[in-house]
Amino acid sequence: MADPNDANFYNPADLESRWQKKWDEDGLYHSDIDPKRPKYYALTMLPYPSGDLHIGHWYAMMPPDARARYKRMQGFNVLFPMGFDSFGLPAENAAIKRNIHPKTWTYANIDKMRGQFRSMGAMFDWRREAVSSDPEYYRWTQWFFLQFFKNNLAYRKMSPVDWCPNCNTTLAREQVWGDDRHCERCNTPVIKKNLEQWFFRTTQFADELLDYSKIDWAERVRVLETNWIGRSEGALVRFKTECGEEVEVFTTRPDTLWGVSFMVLAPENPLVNKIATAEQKQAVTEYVNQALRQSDIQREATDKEKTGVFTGGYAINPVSGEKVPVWIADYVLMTYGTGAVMGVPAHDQRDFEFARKFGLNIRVVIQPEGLDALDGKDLTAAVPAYGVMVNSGNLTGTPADEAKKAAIVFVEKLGVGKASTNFRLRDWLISRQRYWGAPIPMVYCPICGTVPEDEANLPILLPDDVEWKPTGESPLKLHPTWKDTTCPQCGAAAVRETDTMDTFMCSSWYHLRYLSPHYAEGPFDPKEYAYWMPVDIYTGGIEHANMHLIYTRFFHKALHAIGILPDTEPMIVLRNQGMVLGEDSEKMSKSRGNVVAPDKLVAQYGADTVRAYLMFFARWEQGGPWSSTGIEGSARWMRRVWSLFTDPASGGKPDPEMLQSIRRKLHQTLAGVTRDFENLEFNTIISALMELLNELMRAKQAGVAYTPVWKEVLEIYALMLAPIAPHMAEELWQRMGKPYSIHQQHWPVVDQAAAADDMITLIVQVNGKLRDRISIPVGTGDEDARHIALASDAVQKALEGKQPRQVIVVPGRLVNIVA
RNA sequence: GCCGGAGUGGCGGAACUGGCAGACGCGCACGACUCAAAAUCGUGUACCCUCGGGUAUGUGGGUUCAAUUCCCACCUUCGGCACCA
Repeated sequence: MADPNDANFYNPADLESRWQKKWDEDGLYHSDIDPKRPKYYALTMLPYPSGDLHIGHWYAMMPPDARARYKRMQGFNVLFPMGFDSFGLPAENAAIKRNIHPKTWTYANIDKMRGQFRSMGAMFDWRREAVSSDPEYYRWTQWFFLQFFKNNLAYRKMSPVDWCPNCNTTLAREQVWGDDRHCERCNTPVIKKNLEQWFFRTTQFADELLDYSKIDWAERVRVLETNWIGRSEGALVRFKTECGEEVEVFTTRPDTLWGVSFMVLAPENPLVNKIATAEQKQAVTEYVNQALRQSDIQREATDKEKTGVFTGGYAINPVSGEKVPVWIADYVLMTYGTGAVMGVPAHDQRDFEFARKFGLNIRVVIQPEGLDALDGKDLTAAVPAYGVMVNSGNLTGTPADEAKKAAIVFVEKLGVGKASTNFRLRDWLISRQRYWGAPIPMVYCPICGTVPEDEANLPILLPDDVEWKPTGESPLKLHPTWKDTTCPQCGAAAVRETDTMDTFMCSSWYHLRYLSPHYAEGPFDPKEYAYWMPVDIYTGGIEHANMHLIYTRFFHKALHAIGILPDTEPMIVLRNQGMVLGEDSEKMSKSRGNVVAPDKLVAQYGADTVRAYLMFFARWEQGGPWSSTGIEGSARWMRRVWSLFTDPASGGKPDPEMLQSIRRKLHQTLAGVTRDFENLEFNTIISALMELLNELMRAKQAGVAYTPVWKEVLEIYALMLAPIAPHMAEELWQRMGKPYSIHQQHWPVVDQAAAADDMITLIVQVNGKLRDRISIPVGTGDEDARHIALASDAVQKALEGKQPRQVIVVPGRLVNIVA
């Protein structure tokens, strides 16, 4: 039986490469505008061209490929493109290590990966490939930058920014991770530097980014992003100081305003110098210097004891007229709110610790319901709960549910404050001091100042001849001539911006470039946009929740505001796959030695088996550990499917009841597989097909194979297999004498009548415990079911002569007898 | 500390709307085929048991005729945020 020369032997290596070649030649997976068919844009996150596809890429791409194929069979005109996010640091690091040009390294990797992609049997339309480091691509990345600049959505400012000392570049706030504040790429803890950098006004769209009402995005992503954006509602309140300067604070608890017993400024706050008195100046300066020397990690450690210094100055509480001391302390951050807070020690734990440490007054102004009357002197911790206002002037007695609003109305009436909303989200820092990225198309002119490059001059090409050793300065700055240019406005000698753009800029709009990757009149062809956009389903890793996924939505919202895009959302549905772990249930890594290499698996089992196993082994959105014995099960299934179609069947008399039951199982399975494909529940698709196969294998030995039903069975089985194992399905389809290609066939339609059960198993319980199962016809009435159940011997025995007190009948399912 | 997810056999995992817990697969055991092995096929496989049954979905409560599913508290674990006013 296992003779490789036998035409009936399953030989994936042979048939997979054969069909891949044919599909390629025939352009089977080309997607072109077709107004007669509904479109479906299925998008999977594009990879960085590291040079090797790992099993994680397969997991991210193959189940979505199967679903895209299924959608196509359903009659949709499906666009399922692929490309490369090919700018970025690893190319430079490889160049430094091996002395290869980053461009050479990148494009060699892309070539290799295209070949690997082909071996997957995916339906990518390669004519639509987009490569972000191609000048015809980054020309438009630069063009988008200019649109942002011209519409005041890009700006340059000097500020303390996160710097990765290993990558030698600044990072966006989103790229700094964890409690040690490390670089997302290389895990090195970042440091702060004061630098002039380019930013995008992402914060301007914070509220819009929080609105998910028009899109169906995975809940966990929405939660992560909502936390990240960090909206809080409150009020801005201005306090006058004795020196004449005003200090504005943001508070979420305006109801506690009468409890202010001090104020605190961030050490970096420019007001510090003005408010500090001569006697305190030295102490203040010392504290500020010490705070600036500390790293963020030291400074922001929450378990650290509070420190601070009195400025000598006083502020006036605008609601009570009371004089309160102004302090500086490093627990107040310059980067959030106004860089100053009002100290309400009775109702804020941080303020409480500060007040206790420095002997400041603690006054209770909120009395939560159900607690004994509070007294500041006795408190051991702050009481943040809401409650009735006390000791609060004419607002005393205001109940909890009105207190906040009433306080805001009050400060508005006094003209010292207003309602306000604050976000944790920061503007997106996009400058990078590295070579392998799109140059920022700006020019610094001694006469005109900061000037955007002419759109006609795009792309501003990256020079090939650079020294890319990392110095902390952009390699473009060190190039002898590249930065020299003339001012686009006045023609004077000027210099270019030498930083390049964050690669997240490139990936914020690649889904638009796929529409028309060689279009020269704009970033995308509007005709293609009108037909294909928005993306119907977007899939990828969840690690991008607070980076790429926020940025790409920002792009759409900003470009919509400018009038370039008609939509405010790029992707309607978002789903995220889990991670394939090593066999030891740990994250795969070279150092652990638990890495699974897909190329080897394809050589050993064929792509179809790898695809099937990736769909089967875990819930796709959850992921799980790889199993090298587990994949044997999928390989076995493939071989059994093969033999179902190709091995001779035994004869015999077909039993009509069996034929009916086979058709029922077939159409029930089809209904389940269809539903599961819609819901991306890939693992149960495979198990349903395995279950059906098991039944078919038995039927085949019972004479069913020589009936018309068997033809229907094989046809539908092959069609259901087509999205999962495209090569084998095509081969079997051909051997059945069906017209090429199976991938152009329509998804089979469920025969509801055939799928309907005629008998059901009635579950009979006594006091909730299973006592009997009785087969009864579908449609048996509740009364009949009740009688049948009560007549059961097992029930009578379990009742032990007791009378049923209650009988619950769930139609078509179950009878529960309570005695 | 705050926010969110997850805890089901030896293992990966099923269970659509509160209604048969453990589908499907791996592993294991036994059997068939074989000189033998591999492959393949078949049978069995949660736990306990006095063979009547009994107990089981992280733990403890609750709601219900009925809970893996709903509610409350807790434990473990994973992820995110964290002196964000």
